[in-house]
Amino acid sequence: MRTTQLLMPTLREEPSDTEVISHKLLVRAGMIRKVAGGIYTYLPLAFRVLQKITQIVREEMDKAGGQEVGLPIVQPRELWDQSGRWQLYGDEMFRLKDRHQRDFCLGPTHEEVITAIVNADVHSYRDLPLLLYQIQDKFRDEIRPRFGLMRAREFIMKDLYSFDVDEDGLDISYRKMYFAYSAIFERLGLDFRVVEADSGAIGGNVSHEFIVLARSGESLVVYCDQCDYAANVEKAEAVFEPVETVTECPPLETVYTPGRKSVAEVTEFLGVDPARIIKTLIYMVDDVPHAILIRGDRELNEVKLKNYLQATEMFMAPEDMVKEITGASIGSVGPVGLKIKILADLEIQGMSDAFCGANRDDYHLAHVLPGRDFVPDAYADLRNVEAGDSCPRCRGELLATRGIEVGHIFKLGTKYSQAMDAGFLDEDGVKRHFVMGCYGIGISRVMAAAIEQKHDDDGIIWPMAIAPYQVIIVPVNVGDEQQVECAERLYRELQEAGVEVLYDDREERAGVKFKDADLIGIPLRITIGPKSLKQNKVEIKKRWEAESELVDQDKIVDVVLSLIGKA
RNA sequence: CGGGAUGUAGCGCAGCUUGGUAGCGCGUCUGGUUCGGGACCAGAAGGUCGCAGGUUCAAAUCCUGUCAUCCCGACCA
Repeated sequence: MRTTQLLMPTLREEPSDTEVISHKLLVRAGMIRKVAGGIYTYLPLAFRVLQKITQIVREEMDKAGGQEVGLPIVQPRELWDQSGRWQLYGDEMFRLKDRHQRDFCLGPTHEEVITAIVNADVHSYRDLPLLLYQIQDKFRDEIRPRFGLMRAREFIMKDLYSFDVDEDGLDISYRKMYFAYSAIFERLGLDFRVVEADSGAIGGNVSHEFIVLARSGESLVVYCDQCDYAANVEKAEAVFEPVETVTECPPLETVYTPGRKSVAEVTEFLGVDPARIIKTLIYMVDDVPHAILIRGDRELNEVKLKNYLQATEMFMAPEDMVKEITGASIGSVGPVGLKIKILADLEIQGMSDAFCGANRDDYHLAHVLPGRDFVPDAYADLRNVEAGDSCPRCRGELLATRGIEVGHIFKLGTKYSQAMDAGFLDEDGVKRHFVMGCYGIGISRVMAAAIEQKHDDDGIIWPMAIAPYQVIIVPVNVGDEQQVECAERLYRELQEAGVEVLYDDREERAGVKFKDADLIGIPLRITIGPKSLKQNKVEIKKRWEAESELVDQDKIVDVVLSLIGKA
């Protein structure tokens, strides 16, 4: 491709309305343009990257026994009523009506359609297992679309659904996908980690996330330095290591703490360690107030709390509600004498001679002993794991890192097949429900994640496997016939050798072309200039290295082929 | 949905406090000189100042409403 013919509107200046680096660079590199909030046009360079990612995903899905299908984006309400999710999905589902006022939605996911299809046309255990996938646009009316393609409302996703006769079958399908996903991210050339995950609203019990490591990532994951345990902090189990029980704890005492509310203020005022504070949070859980206790230096994990209580709706009580329930302001609340449900993190049971709010403004209690001064209704693992904690598997040390969730695999079981009464006849002629799994990869998010992970001050550094073009040829001066002649010849030879090559034939100064080449992140750059040309050589520069090297003109094709792994 | 900010030429911005017929840089077009990391000179095109009301002799500027975008909080591939 010649750059004079390519729609590649690069920008010198940073767009003002972008925050994250991938968004900035996608816009600056002339790859995407915004059409509306969270909705983007993919320009040619971006489209090629997406095609490459798609192709790798497709190949690995096919290799694992998947069959590609096309599913509708616009879906009728009836389908979603069958699973009950027309009600449950909430505002994130983009709903619309047709001319007859019938309800439809833009598919945020495709469990319902696929289950209906399979139920209609698959009747026997002989037809199972079945792995069906699609790579298409999905639409979620995000509360707040942000970060460009990282959290768009319209996005490209691959999802595969597995249908098996039983749990053993599901295990096999799940494992296939686990390995296929690992192969995909390996091929994409990205640093990633597989972590145990919370399965959230989609349901099911076993779930893994594929995380592309990047400092800017929204997901926090922990992993063990000794074994292969790795988990999203939402899911990561906290290990409770009991300390020897303290038998001596002086009786309760009320202390005056004027105006001290936060843990930081109270500990500073009293001169004690935050780990000796019992932090009390009031939550409304399905309209029932709960007091949640957690050590002062820890963070509550709302996902764990929600799962433990099997809550559907849950939120932190606002100031006035807290006052009504406890008689005190936020920051002066404590479990002693509290008449509502009390749920305590595991660590609370190991505490003694602790401090907590007195349920009276400006006062705290000292010498608090759980079990003596109050008895929680239950102890549970409710806190966020932190770097330095013990590994729940092997007691090694947990390390933390940030990343971007690009893939998520779930065992669904019979959640949807039961709801929609979708099943097959087994060997004995008995009707049974499909045992399902679902496996997603955010294709457009992968593109953004790759940039988040691989860029420098000059622009994108595409991994070879997903670069829009593998090589860019830059003649320093298109006014020089020799250079043009050489560039044209190499352009032809590389194309004939099957290399994806971009030829910058614009009448621009060298600096402009170098800047653009770096910005759009082409892995290899061949520079044709007067100095090297005199020696019958050209320069080749790897985007990820600072120095370039001289190569004989008649060897350049072989050198390129070996660098892109084709030789 | 709550809190904050911003809408002026394709992009980045100034002008608004103190109303008076819209400006800068980059990009674009023409001609010329240049040519190895975002050149220089000369000329040119391009804007109903987000939209709708209002105040005023006069509104980008003041007032009201509205829409959009971005950031921070509750959701997720």
